Amino acid sequence: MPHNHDELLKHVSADMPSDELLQDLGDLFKVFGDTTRIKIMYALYEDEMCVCAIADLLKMTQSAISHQLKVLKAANLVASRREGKTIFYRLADEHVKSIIAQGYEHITE
Amino acid sequence: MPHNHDELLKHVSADMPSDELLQDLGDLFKVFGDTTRIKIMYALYEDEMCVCAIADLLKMTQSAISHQLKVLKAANLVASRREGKTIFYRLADEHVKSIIAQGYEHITE
DNA sequence: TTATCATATGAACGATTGCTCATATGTTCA
DNA sequence: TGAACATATGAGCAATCGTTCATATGATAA
Repeated sequence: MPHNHDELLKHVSADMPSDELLQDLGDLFKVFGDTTRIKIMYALYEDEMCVCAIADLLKMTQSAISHQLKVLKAANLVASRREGKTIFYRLADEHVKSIIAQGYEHITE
Repeated sequence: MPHNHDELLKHVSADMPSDELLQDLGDLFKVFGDTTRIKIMYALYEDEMCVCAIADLLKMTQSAISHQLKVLKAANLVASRREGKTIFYRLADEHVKSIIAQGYEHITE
């Protein structure tokens, strides 16, 4: 017969966050899980930038950048302000930097 | 004529990590970007567990869990040890906890 | 050895993702 | 108002991803 771990499961599942929260957590990290978006966040590390500057920097189309900025904004990772025709994006949150920093540490060890 | 941001780009690109590192960083977060894998890592938060216990806990097939553990192991996020027929997995690294904790903070604010 | 348990793995399939292309929206200036 | 610039968006497509199913590997005990 297969081995039993009811005791363990009872204990572990008590400490497990709700499915909804775990889903949100996965969705958040999914946003970090793309090189283009990582690059955008790094570009905004020090200062705000407009969309076309980011596109120039990453040598990608304005459309591609704009789509990704929308994803980042929906996850509350970037915020924006308008100045005339131009829209400037910036990091929304100190968490962005600390999440990236933790990931950086993990891979550079 | 389109506006110019050569100065900014020169400055920002100097501070940008290499493409290879940014790729690795994206790949790492991609691993965190799935609910099943997040659940597995949470399950291992306090103690090691065998594959079938994780499958029981998440009400998923042994195969699905095994595939995901392979992904986690390839990213050096979990480690394993064998004890007879059973293989126990554990978190490989304190970074796992801190990355998840940062993400948790971001969404619960 | 043979039977059983525990885990791993390869192929296949549906779902999701990121880009491109064309076009729309919004702002400024002449 | 019309032209040019800056950005946003919807549809479509190729590529990637996570699961299932069938089966393989590995370990233990009779």
